[in-house]
Amino acid sequence: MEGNGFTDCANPQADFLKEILNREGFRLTSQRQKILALFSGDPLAHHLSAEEIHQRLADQGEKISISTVYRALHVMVNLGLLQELELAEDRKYYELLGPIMDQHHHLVCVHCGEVTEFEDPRITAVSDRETQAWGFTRLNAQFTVYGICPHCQGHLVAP
Amino acid sequence: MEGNGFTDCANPQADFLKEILNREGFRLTSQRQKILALFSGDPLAHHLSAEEIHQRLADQGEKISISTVYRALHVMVNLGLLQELELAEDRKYYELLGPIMDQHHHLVCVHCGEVTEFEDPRITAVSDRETQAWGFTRLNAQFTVYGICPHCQGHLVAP
DNA sequence: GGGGTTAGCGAAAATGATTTTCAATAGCTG
DNA sequence: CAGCTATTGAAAATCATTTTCGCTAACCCC
Ligand SMILES: [Mn+2]
Ligand SMILES: [Mn+2]
Ligand SMILES: [Zn+2]
Ligand SMILES: [Zn+2]
Repeated sequence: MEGNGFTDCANPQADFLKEILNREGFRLTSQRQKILALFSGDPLAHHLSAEEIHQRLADQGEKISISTVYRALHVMVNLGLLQELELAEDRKYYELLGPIMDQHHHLVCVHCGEVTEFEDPRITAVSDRETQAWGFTRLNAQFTVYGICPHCQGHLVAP
Repeated sequence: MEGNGFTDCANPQADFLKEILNREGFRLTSQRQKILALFSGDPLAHHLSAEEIHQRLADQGEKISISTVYRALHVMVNLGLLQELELAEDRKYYELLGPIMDQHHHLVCVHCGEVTEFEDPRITAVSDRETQAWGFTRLNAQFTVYGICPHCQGHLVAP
């Protein structure tokens, strides 16, 4: 009577995703749309783990299996839509990649986990130079600097 | 009758390690010495995973518990003796860090796992600049470029 | 628009690297 | 050497991620 909200209607975001998926033999599913929408919907909430994505979707009433979340993330990383990040120790984080978000890197506080982003053309220059020098096909590069943030520096000294 | 081969005798490597460990309240143990010796012993075999370390030690007759290997790795990373690397998807790799091995970075083939090392002063310059700009205490930085090596590029086309 | 083909989904079980538990042992300090 | 406690080994526990499998829904073609 009202559909799933994703059936054919003219949705630019969906058309874009369908185009990219179908080109590689993948299918456009409502689950994949919802996950991608989560990233593009809230620019402040990038750096999401699979579990966080699952939880946020659940909070907004979208029940998607956690295994589907993992599968969708892998597909999108392979398609170059998302980037996988190794910020914390245990889980992996994902963020929007490509034309939307410029290439950038991360400064992580190993104490509280705070993440700061930065850009520097030198990083791109170096990764280009090295991939060419060794004859590699460049996929992506990740530059992560670990340290202790100003706030945590105070909370660490003396007993 | 012959000791464990590590008791007090004048071993420069051991003295160095003991110094660093004791300074932080840690103890010099034969297990820690053996693990560190594995890295400094064979410069060709850096980039070792916990399991590989455990196996190599077993091969040379040193039975060390896998949990001890993990614990020793963490201690040494915190002391700045080793660096933890995220090269492959699943496990973590470790390599000697500090005065012995210059700061360097990695180019990884996502297809066969081949790892190439390279250096570039610009990377260090950027990480210094960013940590200072944000008031962080710099611990370490990791720059990893992912791509497909020349060899694998041939094996990927057509059915 | 419907039918056949097959990618993708959910739920639950499996996997596997890493961590924790706990009693026994071994560094270190005085 | 004695006492204190960090460290170890072995086994169990964690827990993020993956796999299995029967079922559903995209996509392609007429
Ligand atoms: Mn980011
Ligand atoms: Mn290296
Ligand atoms: Zn912090
Ligand atoms: Zn390769």
